[in-house]
Amino acid sequence: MILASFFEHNLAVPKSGSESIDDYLKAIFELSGPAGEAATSNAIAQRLGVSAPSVTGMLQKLSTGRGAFVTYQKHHGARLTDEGRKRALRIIRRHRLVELFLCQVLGYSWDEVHEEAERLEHFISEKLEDRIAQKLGNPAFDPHGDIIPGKDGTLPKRETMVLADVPPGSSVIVCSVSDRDPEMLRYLEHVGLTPNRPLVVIDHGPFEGPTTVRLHDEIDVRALSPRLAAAILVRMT
Amino acid sequence: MILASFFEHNLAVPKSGSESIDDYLKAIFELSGPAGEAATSNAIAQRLGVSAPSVTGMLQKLSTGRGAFVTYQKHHGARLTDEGRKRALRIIRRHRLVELFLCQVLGYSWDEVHEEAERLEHFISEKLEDRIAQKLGNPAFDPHGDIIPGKDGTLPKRETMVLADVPPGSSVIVCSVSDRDPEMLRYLEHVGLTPNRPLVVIDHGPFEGPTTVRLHDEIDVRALSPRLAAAILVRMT
DNA sequence: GCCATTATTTAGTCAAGCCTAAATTTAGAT
DNA sequence: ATCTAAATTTAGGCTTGACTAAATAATGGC
Repeated sequence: MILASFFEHNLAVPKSGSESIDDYLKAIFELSGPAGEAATSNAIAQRLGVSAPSVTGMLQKLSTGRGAFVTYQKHHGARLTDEGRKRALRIIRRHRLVELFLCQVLGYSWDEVHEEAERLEHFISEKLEDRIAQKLGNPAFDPHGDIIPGKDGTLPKRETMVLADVPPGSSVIVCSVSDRDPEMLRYLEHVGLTPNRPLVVIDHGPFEGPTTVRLHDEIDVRALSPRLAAAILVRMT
Repeated sequence: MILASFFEHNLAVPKSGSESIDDYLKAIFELSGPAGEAATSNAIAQRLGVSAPSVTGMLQKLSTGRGAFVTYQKHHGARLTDEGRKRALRIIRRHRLVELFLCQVLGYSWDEVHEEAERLEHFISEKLEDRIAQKLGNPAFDPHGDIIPGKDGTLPKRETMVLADVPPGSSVIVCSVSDRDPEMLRYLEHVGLTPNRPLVVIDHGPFEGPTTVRLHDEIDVRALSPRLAAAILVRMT
């Protein structure tokens, strides 16, 4: 009797409540970059739209006890543990699978999917994750060209550069574009800057000037603001 | 400046947090029955798996202020307002659309979908709701035979009876079965008690005995426990 | 019509996650 | 080497939605 009600309670509790944790882990992952630097409190706060003290509190929570998701040293930011990285990649996998699913199965356009996926990623069961992946044929890339992590927490590396950093004269291919700004995505689609598109980088204007590129099969060049040129990842060819 | 941070707050807050409200409204709707009787605190508590005091607290919250979702009188249970009913039906619509979508598009079986839909129903945007409905061809019924409410909060009435209450000798057609117990659903599918199936009710055993039915095209009869016979809705033919 | 049982509400806590204001630490410039 | 500005953490609160224990209202039996 007592046991029964004990269980009923403690099983009912975790209704929701790990969404915040997911969001923090994702933010730390994305801020850490390929080299895995520590993510600072402020950077996390800004990315998540919460106050810095909230971040400190959460980092303390996430870093305590065995099975911690992050390592954290006061005033020196946070890094993901293996556990944390795995969990972050799992959420990112779900996010990207959902994005692709919405595009391919429900006719969403690539600028509409991020917001929806950002909400849904937290509530996709393992079974649903598997069915979606299966329906899509275990895809490797999402609609914005980002690699979909494996179920095991694998994320294949790609040799990419930010377009803004590519030396003038280089021929490159667009790998991926940031998925966070719908308006930017609509513009990029409009001008043809989509994944797998070949480009030649003409030059970078001085004083935070535009990056000028020529699309492979076009005559005109495009001048891209620094913000745009920073949102596009390419690989050299 | 002040306004900006004010909004940032109050827009950021409702991250999640209406799931509970949704659940209460759904519970009240389902407990109210077709006649719209008041749902008692205890009944709500039992259905939602929370304590009775939690229910009282929530009912007080839901019934205060203009735009309240329920009317509530101490010791006399709660009824949905028009607002509340509309919102409940909207959630139920999403629940049932998701159930059908999972079956038809992702190959779920009818016993797997309830749990998944119960979670997802809270996070389906209006756009997603529309796309799913469109993809499915604006379906009228979910996999368990329940009517999918309209987007406008409409729920067509059907003349149905609980199988347990049907007079012996009647010919009936299965309208719907309860979606909440996967094991029961697997059994019902196994014995062929699925929506649109014609039956003849043989009799009801005494002392909470079984309800005996004959499936239209079968020779054998089936004896159904009271719990089963209460979980099946039929219409007379 | 009264009483015991049951249903329901009040009172007081708690945990999560967020906030602001006030320390404190770090780091860059002199 | 110091000092100021920026980054970060501590301290203290708020809200939501849950809980338990205790009080009160409703109800069915006599």
